[in-house]
Amino acid sequence: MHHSANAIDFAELVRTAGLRPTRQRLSLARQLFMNGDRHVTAEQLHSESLDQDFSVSLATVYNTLHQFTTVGLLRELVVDAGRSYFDTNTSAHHHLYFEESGELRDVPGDNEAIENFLMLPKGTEVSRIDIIIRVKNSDPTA
Amino acid sequence: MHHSANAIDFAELVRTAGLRPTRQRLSLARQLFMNGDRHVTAEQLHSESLDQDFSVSLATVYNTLHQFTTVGLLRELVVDAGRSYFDTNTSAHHHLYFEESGELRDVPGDNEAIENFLMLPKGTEVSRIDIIIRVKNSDPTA
DNA sequence: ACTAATTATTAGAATGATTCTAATTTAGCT
DNA sequence: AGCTAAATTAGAATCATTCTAATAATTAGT
Repeated sequence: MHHSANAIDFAELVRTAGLRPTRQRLSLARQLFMNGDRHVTAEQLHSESLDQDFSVSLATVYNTLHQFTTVGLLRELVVDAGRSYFDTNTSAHHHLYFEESGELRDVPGDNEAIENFLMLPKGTEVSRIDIIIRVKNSDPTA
Repeated sequence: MHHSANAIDFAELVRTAGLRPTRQRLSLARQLFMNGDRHVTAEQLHSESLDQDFSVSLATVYNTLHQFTTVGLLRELVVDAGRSYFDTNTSAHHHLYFEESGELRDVPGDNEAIENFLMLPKGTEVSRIDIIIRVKNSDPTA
């Protein structure tokens, strides 16, 4: 079932990012980008790797997540003080954070226009806009 | 020059929040609310206190910031993974974060309407919306 | 005021995420 | 194969924050 044909060439992906396609980076890239959008923490990705009998050090997971972020393959999100999430969807979009479950999800639909309503001081060069909508409870499965 | 007449009654403020007006809380409240809007970290507030020869423990600074946040006197903001800022302006507004200097500033003007453009899933009960615009360099004194 | 009961403050230890360090291994080239 | 630069690693170090359990201050009742 997972011998899908939509082969992403991870070696190519990593090399294009200017990084050597090492065993660790390839494996992490596969985990991150194989199955659509994800929001992961370093710890999550690390333990997921170990579960799949692929041993990587936590330091390498951090290094790789930051490198991928720097080259634009990932986007870093700060939700709580204390931990970072990495989002495989790097396009302009916003986030819904379920405070109780800790789940992070994209806001569906086209919300890019929001940014046009912001009245910013002249001369500001925006590097990134983060919109996080914190949701009390609600049904995260809905 | 600091014998100003716009006396905020800090004891009253703290008591109204359901907290005992202790020496520490009064002093911290004064620092926070005496001179208009502020964005501070716990460490900042702590060292500022010590500079003014008012000794408080860091634990108390944290306790107080969280208590004030809980009762709605402050709003907590997460900008980097790693540290929290506390904003004395609790009304709906957004933030400009100067990545290089680490300065945090309110977005001027009326930007409340932005929230109306968000298309949220039905049934979501929003507890808070944080919009943080990260600015590359620009002149933070402008 | 005095006392008791509750609530705050404190120093320092503990935690948890992240980063650093210095040593070892691997990738890419000739 | 052999060389060099880059990557990985385990574990130590760091930093903000929270916890702990002991001491001190505040309040309410008398």
